Order: sequence, then C-alpha cells, then structure tokens
Amino acid sequence: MNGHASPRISSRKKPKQARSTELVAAILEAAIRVLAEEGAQRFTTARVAERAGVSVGSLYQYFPNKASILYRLQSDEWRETTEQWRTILTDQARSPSDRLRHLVHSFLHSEVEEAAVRLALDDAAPLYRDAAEAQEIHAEGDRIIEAFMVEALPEVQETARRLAGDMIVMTMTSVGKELTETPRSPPEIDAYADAMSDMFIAYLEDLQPV
Amino acid sequence: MNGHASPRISSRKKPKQARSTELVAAILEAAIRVLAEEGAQRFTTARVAERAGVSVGSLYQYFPNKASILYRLQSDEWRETTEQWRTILTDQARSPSDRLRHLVHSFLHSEVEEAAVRLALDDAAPLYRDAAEAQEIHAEGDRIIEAFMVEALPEVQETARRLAGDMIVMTMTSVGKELTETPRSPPEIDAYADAMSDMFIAYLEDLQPV
DNA sequence: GCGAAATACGACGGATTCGTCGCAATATAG
DNA sequence: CTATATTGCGACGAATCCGTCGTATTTCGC
Repeated sequence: MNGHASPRISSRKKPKQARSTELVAAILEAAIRVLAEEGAQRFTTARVAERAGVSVGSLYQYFPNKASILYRLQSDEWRETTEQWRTILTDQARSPSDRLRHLVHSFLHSEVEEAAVRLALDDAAPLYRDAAEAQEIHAEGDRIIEAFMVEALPEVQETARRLAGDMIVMTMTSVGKELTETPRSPPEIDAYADAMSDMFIAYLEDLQPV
Repeated sequence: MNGHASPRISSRKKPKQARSTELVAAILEAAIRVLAEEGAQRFTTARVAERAGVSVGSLYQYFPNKASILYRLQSDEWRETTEQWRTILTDQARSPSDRLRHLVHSFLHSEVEEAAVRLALDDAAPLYRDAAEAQEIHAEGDRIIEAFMVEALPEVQETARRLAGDMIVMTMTSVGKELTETPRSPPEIDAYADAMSDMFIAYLEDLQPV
C-alpha cells in the first residue's frame, strides 16, 4: 500500500494584507500554467514560484508543501464542477432525461476543454490523494445526484437507486478522465456524450420499480 | 502537453544464457512487489534491483531505463486481459448477454484483486504513456470487442455499433481503474458489476437496427 | 513619522534518483 | 584447457527537488 499519511494540506496561514492575497492568486494561476505546459512530472515549487514572479520562500508561507497547491487546484475545480451539476440537474424546465443528457454533454466538454490541466492534475493525484481532506471532496456532488435520482425515479427502490446514481457518476467522471488522455475534437466528444446519455437513459428506464 | 518523446522502451538486449533469463524474470517479479508494497512514488531501479537480489548494473543490461520495466509490466498485464476477454466473448455456449455479463464480472474482479499493483501502475502511467509502442497496446482488445459486437448486433449500423463497442470498453476499463483507488469487498464488486452489466445490456437492446 | 508585525526573498542543506563505466566473474566454443 | 563472449557488479557523477532559515523589505496602527 502507499500509506504514509500526508501531514496537513490546508493552507499554512490566511493572507491578511492585500498583496499576499494577490500573491496566492498569482501562485495558483502560475501553478495551472505549469501543469498545463510542463506536465505533472515537472511541476515544481521552484517553477511555480518563478512563473508567479515570486520567491519559493513566499510560496511556502501560504502553502505547507507542494501537495497542498495541487490539492487546492483540484478542490477548486471540483467545486466548479459541483455547481455545474447542481444548476443543470435542478432545472425544472426540462425533463429528467433531458437534464441528464445535458449534464453528460456539458461535463465531457468541460473536461476535454482543459484536457492538459486535467490530465496533469490526475497524474499528480498520488501526491494529494491520501490527504485527509480529500475524502469528502465528492460528498456534495453525490448529494446532488442523489436528489436528482429521487426526483427522477421516485418509485425505484432506495438501494437500487443509490447504486444507479453511483454508477452514473463513476462512469461519467472516469470516462471523462480517460477522454483527457488523447486529443479529441468537439464532434467526437458529442458522439461519446450522446452514446453515454443513451446508455444512462436506457439503463434508468429498465430499473425495476418496487 | 507532456511531450519529450521517450527514447526507446523495448528491452536492451535479448538474454542469451539461462541465468540472464532468470535474472529478467526476477527483476519483473521484484518490480511487481515494489509497486504493490511501496507504490509508484517509491518505485526505483535501485529498489527493484535490491529486491531481485541483483545489481543495478545488471538491471540496466536488459532494460534501457526505468520506464521500460513499467511498460513491460503493463503490456504483460494487458496481454493477459486480452486473453481473458477473448475466451469469454467467444464462448458460443452462452448468449451474448450472458457473455457480456460474465466479462464485466471477471474483469472487475481481476482488476480489484490486484488493486495495489494496478493502482501503482496507473500512477506510474505518465512515465510510459508517451512511448511509441504504447499506442497499439489496446488494438487487439478492440478487435475482440468489435468481433463480439458484430456477432451480437449484426443488424445495427456499422458506425453506431463501433461507437457502442468503444463506449463499453472505455466504461469498463476506466471504471475498473477507479474501483482500484478505494478498497472494495467482493460483494461490492459484484453489485457494481451487476449494475454495469444491466446498463450495457439495456443500452445495446435500445440500439436502432438499420 | 515610528516601531512592530507582516511579507518577501533566495541561497543552501539534505535527500533522492537515474543511469554509466570500468572491472570482475562466469560460461561457452574450439 | 584456453581464449573470447557474455553476464554481473556497485561505487559514483550529475541532476533534481523539497522545504527551511536568517535577513531584507514593506505595510499598518498609532
């Protein structure tokens, strides 16, 4: 096993003055550029600091270690994704099937649009995966899906419905990851998204009511 | 963009005497142990050589670099997987649906049984992913699926069928990867495998014939 | 303006890693 | 049995990388 509980991963101290807030922002921005342009292998605190126009010392004032930068980026991205899911899945103007289809398309496109960063962040996952905070990062997304499933399939049995929701989330996210590894054109993404939507909808329609 | 074409990745020279063949085997075995027990981060040529009871120098006689060991492990594993797929999907005694269900169960279980190695190998993927040889590693598996799809859904349009096959392979493999990241009990795996099978079968049944 | 707190700096220690190279040991052909 | 090819060895050079620490600079309360 990989073990070795990583110490802490949250920020070292809160920025109190304006300049330090900007500094943190500059670091995060630079970190994204480094990831996208150099990849996870060459993602280095020194390189990030350099691109941010900042010294390593300053960087370590607000991030306890390299992993914490990556974790921060990842949880920021995930927060945005969560919001995307929420707005799409709670759109009462559309039918559940339409929402699901819309969700799949939006999600896959947004994954692939930033393929370079996403891929690098995934490559670096081993560095922050074990962090304690990393456990509940998916919790909110799971709740959103759960709520949607209850609304869309009220008559299906609790456990079966849960499993189906899990299945959908896992499929969407992990296939999304995979699509990030090879360059794909938007039309190709649409094709995959259509296929995946069809698959989900066919699956849900066949679920046995209680 | 990760770039930086890795030089060569095939073996440096063929073993000619018996002892060197054993040496290569010992290295590969040790490599698996190191991956499983120490993780991708701590996967080091020195550590592999030590566990194999061999010197670094000897190791580098048969592997041009670290990546080549990982690539070798990965392609060996993949070859086995390919065989598994072939035997299951060409079993004429079962219906296509049964074969698909069987495939999903077998595949997910085998992924999770060796979760530690699989996970570490995936973590190390950036090291060998760009290798030229790595491109066609999936080709045979794709052919097997394609053949199965043709047999199972002869009346479906070519391109739609291809896409569906792609979808199934991607879903199975990438969700399999995901399942490797958190410990899961065999019953849990069965539950996921059942759900995934249901999803695939529902999807295929809804595909429009020409 | 002044002094304390906050912020920024970057050289440097300590650690790790990859892969090589010259030499020693072993096996095989003739 | 000897000469040559094959194999095995492991100390070592070169390159990174992480994170700290003592010091310099800037900001802010008063």
